[in-house]
This record gives sequence, structure tokens and C-alpha cells, in this order.
Amino acid sequence: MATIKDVAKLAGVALSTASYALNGDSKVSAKTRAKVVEAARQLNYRKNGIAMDLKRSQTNTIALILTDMSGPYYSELIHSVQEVAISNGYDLIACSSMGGRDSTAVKFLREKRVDGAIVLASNIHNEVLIEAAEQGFPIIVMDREISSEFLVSVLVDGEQGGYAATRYLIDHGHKRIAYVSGPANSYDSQLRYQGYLRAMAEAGLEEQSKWRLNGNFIREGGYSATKMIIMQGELPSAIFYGNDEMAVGGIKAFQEQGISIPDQVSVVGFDDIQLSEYVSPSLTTIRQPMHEAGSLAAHLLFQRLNGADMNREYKLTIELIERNSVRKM
Amino acid sequence: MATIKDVAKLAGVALSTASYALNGDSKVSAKTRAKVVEAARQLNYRKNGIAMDLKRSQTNTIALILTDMSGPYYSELIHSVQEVAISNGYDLIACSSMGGRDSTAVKFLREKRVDGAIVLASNIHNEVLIEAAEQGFPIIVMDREISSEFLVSVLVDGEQGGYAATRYLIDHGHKRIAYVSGPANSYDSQLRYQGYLRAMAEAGLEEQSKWRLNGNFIREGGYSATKMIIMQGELPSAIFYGNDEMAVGGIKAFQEQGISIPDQVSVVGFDDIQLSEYVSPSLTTIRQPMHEAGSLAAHLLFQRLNGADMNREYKLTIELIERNSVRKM
DNA sequence: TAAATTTATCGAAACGTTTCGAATTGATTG
DNA sequence: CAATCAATTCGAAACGTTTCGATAAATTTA
Repeated sequence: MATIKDVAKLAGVALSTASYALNGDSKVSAKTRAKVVEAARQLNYRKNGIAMDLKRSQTNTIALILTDMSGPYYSELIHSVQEVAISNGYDLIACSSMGGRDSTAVKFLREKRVDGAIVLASNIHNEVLIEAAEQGFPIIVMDREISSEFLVSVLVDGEQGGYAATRYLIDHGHKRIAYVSGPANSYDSQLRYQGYLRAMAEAGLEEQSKWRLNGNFIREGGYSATKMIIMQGELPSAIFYGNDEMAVGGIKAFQEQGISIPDQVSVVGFDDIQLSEYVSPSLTTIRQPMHEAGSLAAHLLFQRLNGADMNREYKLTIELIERNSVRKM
Repeated sequence: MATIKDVAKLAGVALSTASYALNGDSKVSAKTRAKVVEAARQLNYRKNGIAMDLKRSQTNTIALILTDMSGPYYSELIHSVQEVAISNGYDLIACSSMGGRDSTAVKFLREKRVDGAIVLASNIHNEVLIEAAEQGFPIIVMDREISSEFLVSVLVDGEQGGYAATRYLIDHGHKRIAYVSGPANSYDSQLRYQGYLRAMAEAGLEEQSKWRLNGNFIREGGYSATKMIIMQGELPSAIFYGNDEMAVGGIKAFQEQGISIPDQVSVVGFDDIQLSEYVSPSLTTIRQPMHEAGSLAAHLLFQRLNGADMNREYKLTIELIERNSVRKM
């Protein structure tokens, strides 16, 4: 693998001149530049990016860290982050946080292989983030409230989302509203539940404990929680599922029992996954503004990289997507 | 940002000793090791990964290069690659090839910021790949036939897939079979079409040119192509869509016209995207073995990194997923 | 106790760039 | 033609590690 040294030697110039020439510095004469470029071509020279990063002590790259790089859910997020990164002349890489303390993600954070990062990976501990962030190495955290000098959080207001979903049902005349939650330790699930409670309380309605079930945020969980509800005999008039996956599972359970949605039971989900539009009936749900959130996170990151000062926390509001799974009573 | 130099100074040992200590080399005494570790802790020292990579002249990282990092379609692929990478002690990063010649992807390939790469990004030119690959920098290419000393291709046999889909329709008694293609310049689309032709020819059936339409591999395209077919008056008894997205669009078009699937028209797709299982009727389709393909690609990459010799091309066969969009005639 | 051996530490070179300031060259001026 | 100035080119240091070979210290052996 040819280095710039070889190029310089072949071109008969100094190392430094070769460097200037290849980087298009205006102080090198056209003639030498040509010589150098030609030599580089002959040797199939490629600059070693790592050496360059080391010398420059920056990488011009930011990382987007995700639990699972692939979820369809992230699609929009990735796009918006990438857009902003490119327009700032930076590269974006995605890395997974699977593997705990020695995951690629943690390595990239700790060893400063990028200039900054956006993190949406609940399996990375707070302490890791706090330790990693420092002057000149900003991190934007998207899935939790966390406070530390060099961290900024971008949140979507899950409580408000839960409230909006429940309120929507109430406004449609529903009174007996069940809630199917995510994992008990999920911060998101808790927030949504709190929103649900607030809306219920506000309307003077009571939550029935037999109608609060756990579905673990997965389709299968939604399915079995719904089965439970059905078996209990008395159906609620509406169910708010903590996410769309569970709602999809729930719809399936109802269909299997010949219970019609939304005629007999109304359903609201959360997330607006791609599938929501295609299940039948199509699912009324809460949409997290992933595009906005990604874009905001990226912009904040670059502002931080440029040394700007800013708030420690940004909260985005959600939006309700009205489809056909809720009936007006 | 503290460097190892600072750590060494604080611990009162030589630079090199500090390095050995932090890397757990057995020749440093427990006492000094403790001193060094403590100093590192005090200074919140983090090793600079870039410097390390430069010195070691390897990164222990491979890249997975995708046109669009986010497509749900890649989910399985990413997983399987990651699995293999981890089990080989390597890190995986994903990067996007959007942005042409100065995309992140090309930069990573040219500047050797990783030890090797798997590429599934038709927008990266052959020449870029050929130029980038060299002794010690293997690249596995997943979406095209390409031959060069340091490149290996992993392909799924699209022709066979097209054949299998069409053959399945024929075996179910269909004779008048339409084909809705992807973009004319798409290699994948061509292969599928060739498979279609082969099956038709083999069964002594004739392709009707009015039933060969272009849907550009997008849902909207499938929708309008299908509208065209409907408007032509005579319906085919089955349609083979070059991918599931178009099939989904097609199903919608039929439903809007009150044409029942599969009673009046049978439909087969290609790809087995997540949605296929959830449209109604659920879509019979061809499944590319993405998990297998990713796993194979990754294994090949590591074998190459270890200097093993191997074939230049590997071809995987596809699988037909039988659902409810085809009717037995 | 001196010599030989093992163990622990150290100094310096190297990885491949960028970039500063000095040195050289060529052109321009008085 | 000497002196000034601008345009090029050069040499060397630096980025933060790892690692080789040499040295110093501690231990064992004769």
C-alpha cells in the first residue's frame, strides 16, 4: 500500500509538497501538482484516512447509535439525521449497541472514533454516556431524561401522547377504556400510562385494574393480553395499546373471536409503524415525530460541535393519526 | 483530553509502561499496574482509538454499506452480518452510499477506515469497488456479478426466483400471466423477468406484450400499472409483480375496482417484505434468503481477512412463501 | 558474594498524515 | 547588479498510540 512518502519520492518532491499538492493547496505550482498527481495515480495511492484523522484530531464523522440498527421504525430518523449531517459536510455512520459494555457503540463513544454522537439505545447506561461526553465531544440522547454538562436530550412527550390518545377516545364518547402496557420497567410505557391516567382523571373516569394488562410491547403480548380481556367476559368499549405492535396483535385476537373493530371495541395504538396503515381496520394511532426529532437532534449536535450554548433538554409534541379503528359512540 | 502521556507522568512511569499496564500485559507488576490504572481513573483517561488503529494498522471494524441504511428490507441482513462480526471479535458499522462519489461509503472504502466491507448498494460503481479492493482489503459485493482479484460476489438467484414464481402460477393452472417489472435498468428486475420468460416458454405459453408493464419497484407504480391492466378490458388470470411493494399497490387497485383476489386474479410478489403477511389477502411471494446471504457474506469476508482462498462467486437459491393470493384453477 | 538469570521498566522508533516556519528559487525593483 | 519581495519548496515536529530492543532491578544460582 503506497503512502504519500512513496508518492513524494516518485514525484521527486518533498513529503510536505506532495501533501499540499494532493490537497489542492494553492501555493504549489501547477507543474509540481501535475507531477505529484501523476505519481499518485501510478502508485494507486489512497490517503490513509486514519492517519489524517489522527493528525487533524477530528474525524468529520458522527455516529448514530441504535439498539438495533435495523428496525423499520428508525427509517425516518436515520434519514433526517443523515440529511443534516451531509449538509454540514459530515459523514454519518450507524452502529449498534448490542453487546453491552463492549459493543461497537460503546467503543466508538469511549475511544472518540467520531466527533459526536446521537444515541437512541436504552441499553446504554447513563454512566457510560456521562463518562464519554466531554468538552468537544457532544452527545445527544434521544430516549431519556439525563442531565450532565455535555449531554443534551431530545424527547418526544410520551405523557402527552398517552393523554392525547386517551382524550381522543373520551371525546368519542368512550368511558370504559383499557390500557395495555409495555414492559413494567420501560420508561416510555410509564409515560404513556401517566398520560392515560391524566386524561381519565380529568374526565372523571375511573381506571379499572382488571383492564390494565402488560403486553411487553410485542405483538404476541398484545395478542394474549387481549385474549385475557375477552375471557374476562365484560368488554371495555375501547383499548389504548402502548404501541402499535401490541395493537396489531390485539386486533388479531378480536378478529379470531369474531369481535368487530371498531363496532364492538375501539382501538388506539402508539408509534404509527408502517403496518398500522395496512391492518384492517387501519389503526388510529399516535405518531412520534421521528423526522423532526432526528433533524433536531442532528442540528443540536452540530451547534454543539461549533461551540454553541443551548438548553439541556428539548421536548417535541406528538400527533394523532386518525384512521378507522375508533368508533364514535 | 488526557493522553497516555499524562497518565504515565502522573503515575510516575514511562509512557511505554503505562501502555503495557493499561493493556493488561503480564510483564508489568501488580503494583505499577495499580498505580497506572488509578492515574488513568483520576484523569478520566480514554484511549484514542484512532491513534491505536494507526499504529496497529488495523481497525477491527468492518463496514456494511447500504444505499439506504434504513430500509426494513435490510433488517435480517444486518442482523446476520452483525452476529458473525461479533463472533469474530470485530465491530460492524453501517454506512450509507447516498451522495455518490463523496458519500460516506466511498470515503470509508477508499481511505481504509475499516478492515473490509460488505457492499449492497447498486449506486456504487464497479470501478470504485475494483479500485478500493486490494490485498488485505477484501470486499464482498452482494448485488451484482463483478469480477476482480480481491472481490467476491454473493448473489441470490433472481432468475430462479422469477422462474419459481411463474412456475408456481402455471402449476396452479394459470395460463394468462402478466408481469409487472421494476425499472428498466434494474439488474434484479431483468433477472426476474428472464426467469418468468423461461417458465413461460417451458410451459409453451406466450408472453403478451400488453401484459408487461413497468412499475418501477414502487407501490404507486404497481398501483398504476394495475389500473392500466384493468382498463385494457381483458384481465389476465394471474400477475407476477417484480416486488412486493408493487404487488401491494396492485392489490389496492384491484380492490378499488371490486375485483377479488384471488378469485378473479391471482397475485405473486417478490421479496417477502414484512407487509406481505398483513395485506389482505396475504401475499404469496418469493423470499430472498437474506439471513443466509448476510451470514455467508460475513463469513467469506473474515475468511478473506485471514488470507484464505475462495471462489469468486456464490449463488444462493430462493424460496417460495405460499400464502393466500393465488387460486388453484 | 559474584555471576547468571529472570523480571520489570524504560527510551525510542514507528504508523501516515498535516502544517509551521525556514530556506530556496525566481522575479521585480531601484 | 545588488537588494527586495513574492512564490515555491523543503525539513521537521506533531497527533497518540504500540512495540522492539536495551537497560535496570530483583532474584536465583554457583
